[in-house]
Parts: sequence; structure tokens; C-alpha cells
Amino acid sequence: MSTTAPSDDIGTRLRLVRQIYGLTQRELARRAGVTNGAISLIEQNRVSPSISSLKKILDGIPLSLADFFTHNFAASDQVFFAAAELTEIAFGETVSMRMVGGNLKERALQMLQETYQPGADTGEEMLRHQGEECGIIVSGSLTVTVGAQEKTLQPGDAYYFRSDIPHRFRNPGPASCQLISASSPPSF
Amino acid sequence: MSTTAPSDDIGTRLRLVRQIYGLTQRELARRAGVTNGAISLIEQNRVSPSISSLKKILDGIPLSLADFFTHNFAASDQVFFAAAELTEIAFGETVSMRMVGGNLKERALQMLQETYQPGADTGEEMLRHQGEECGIIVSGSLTVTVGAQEKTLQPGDAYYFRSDIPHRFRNPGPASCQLISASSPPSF
DNA sequence: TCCCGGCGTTTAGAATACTTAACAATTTTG
DNA sequence: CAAAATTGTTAAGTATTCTAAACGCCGGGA
Repeated sequence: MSTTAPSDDIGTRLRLVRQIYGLTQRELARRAGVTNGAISLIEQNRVSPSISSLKKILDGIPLSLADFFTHNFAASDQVFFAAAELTEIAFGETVSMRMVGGNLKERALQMLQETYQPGADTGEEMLRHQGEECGIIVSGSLTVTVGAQEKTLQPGDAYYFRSDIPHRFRNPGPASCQLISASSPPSF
Repeated sequence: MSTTAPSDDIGTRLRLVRQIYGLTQRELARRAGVTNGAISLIEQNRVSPSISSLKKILDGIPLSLADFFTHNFAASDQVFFAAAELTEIAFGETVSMRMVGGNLKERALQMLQETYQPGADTGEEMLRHQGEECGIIVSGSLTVTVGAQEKTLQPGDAYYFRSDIPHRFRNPGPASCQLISASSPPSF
């Protein structure tokens, strides 16, 4: 019953959200049906808006009151990640991953660039966890086992399954295999 | 980025929360440092409170703005569950569970009364999932394996582990085993 | 350079929220 | 049962928010 409380500095919060969405005070005011002056005063914390006003304004973005108070907008400002910025994760000698946005908080999604060396295998005791996952082979080939099904995927091929179905990845070929995967929620 | 938006009927919402917490308008007003009249007007939707007022009022409960807008208070009104109301879940012939609050939405916690018949076994391919779990043996005995550790628990004994550590439950004895377990988040 | 358009800010007045103090209805208590 | 305390609601006045219209600032184009 206890969500981490965001700062009650509504003004800064609103200004941040507005700028993230690339709106000017006047443009947002027009969409929301309020005056630009009101938004200015609120953003300076010179007034404490009524719920009805705040709701009108957020509707112009659009964003729900719940999302406005729940999410930590300050923490999620990085949008683009250079290849060198991806977080490296290694599993033994044969499997390595590069994660997008490893520094972000409260992610709902995880995207990885994975590399399987020849012979790499996640092991016979199948992987199982909550959520769903999906991937596309970029180069090389990969044998994917999901429940009773098994297939060797070539570049361009893809998979999608509920992660609670036992699954396993192996690289049978002589070349290393690269793929891009996404899963939700993140498992690390 | 999109949470399910609660009704924007702030008045009804506030009245519901206040009553759930067993407070009168005057008592809440006293704690919050506002007048009972203000709370009355807000609850009737005759005014749309300012954020500052609403925050003061919620502080008197106490409840954060984020929680106020996020949670679905109307849905979580059942507090007591008769034995007959527990939801039955069966796994094969040897394991059965009875869940508390199976009808509730947005649970953060799952509590089960589990029964393992003699010889019951969750299997060699160990269980793994997100969260944490905990249990206490009520009757009979149960062999619990968690990672490299294994122990046969007697009535009164308990366990607690991160659910991502592979685990397994078996009933080695001649009698059936009952236990009470809790896990978070719920896995079904 | 000057003008134009857009930006956020400010001010005076209209609209709304909040307080104070009373009221009626119900429950508690002696 | 009657007195007293407690509950939610309401009316009038005060405090606050919001609107309308102006201000000063900055950058781009004749």
C-alpha cells in the first residue's frame, strides 16, 4: 500500500514533464483549455493548483494524475545510448550481453544485445521466470528450446514466449551468434 | 508509462479512503490542520481541492498523493475470509493449495494453505521465479531444497528465501503435510 | 538595424476554494 | 427518556487560484 512518494514540488514536476513532452506553456495551455499565466504561476510554485486545473492541464499532455504523481520523471531523462554506453554483462566465457539503459530506475522493459560463442549453452536445467520475452537473430544461428518445442533460428528469425515456460538457448554452429532480445519485466 | 487511471471523482474517493481508515471528517480535519467543512465540501464534489489542501488532508491519514491516485480502494474491501471462501488450486493428485483473497485485484502478496500428500514432489527441475517466499510447517514434515541447502522441516519450522534461488518441496513422510506460505509478488 | 513572432512572467480583477460559525440529525450517556 | 456529545451539512465572509491583458526578453529575417 506504500508507493515511494514523489517530491511534492508540483511546480518543478509539471515544468519537467512539460519540457520532456516538448511543449511550451502557451501550447499546453491551449490544449488544456487554461491560460498560459496559470501554468507559469503553478510552475513557479506561486500557487497550488486545484485538482480540476491540474487534471485539465495533464489531460493536455496527456498524462493521468496517477502517472503524474507516481513516476519519477527526473530519473528517466536519457533517451539515446551510444554503443559504448551499453552495460556489459558476462556469463562465463561463452555468453555475453550488453544492456540498454542499465542506469535507469523503474524500467518496465529490458533490451539486450546478446552474443553466444560457438558451443555456448544456457544449460539443461531450463530457465524459468516471470514475464514475456522476445528476440531476433542478427547473425549466426541459435537453437532455442521452449517447452516441448525446439528450433534452430537463422538471422532474421525470431522468437516470442511467456518466460514461465522452461527455455534454453544453445549455439550449435561454428560461428558466434548475435541477437537482440527484449523482456518485460526486467530480470536484472 | 501508463498506469490505469482511477476515477477523477475525488470526493467519493476521499470519503471512501477516510471511512476505510475509520476517521470522521472532524477527526481527519484536526489531524490535517484543515476545517471539517472543507472536507465535507470536497467529499460532495462541491469544490475541487487545491493540491496543497489535498496533500494536507492525506497527510492526516496518512497517505501519499501517489497512493491516493494509484490504488483502487473500492476493489479491496474484503478483509476476512471464511475457510470455505479460500480458492482451491490442485496440482496433480498429491499437492493442493487454498489461496487467500483469490478474488482480489492488484494484490502485492499471496498467502496459501498447502497440502502435500505422502510422496508429493514438485520435481527435480527446480522451481524458479521472481520475488521472495516464506512458509511455516503446520503438520507432518516436508523436505525443502533451496540452492545447495536441504532440510526436512517439522511442524513449527519455517523457511524464507529469494524465489530466484532454485527450490523444491517434497513430502518424505508417511503422513500428509500441511503448511502456510506467503510470497510476494503473487505468482498466480 | 529594426521589426516581428514566440517565449516565460507579471498584474488587476473575476472566479473558486477555504474558514468560521451555525444548523439539523443521529448516537451516547446518565 | 432527556441531556449532551458527535456527526455531516450549510451560509457568509475571507483567502486563494485563475483569467485576461499586458510586460520584457530573446532570436530570426527583411
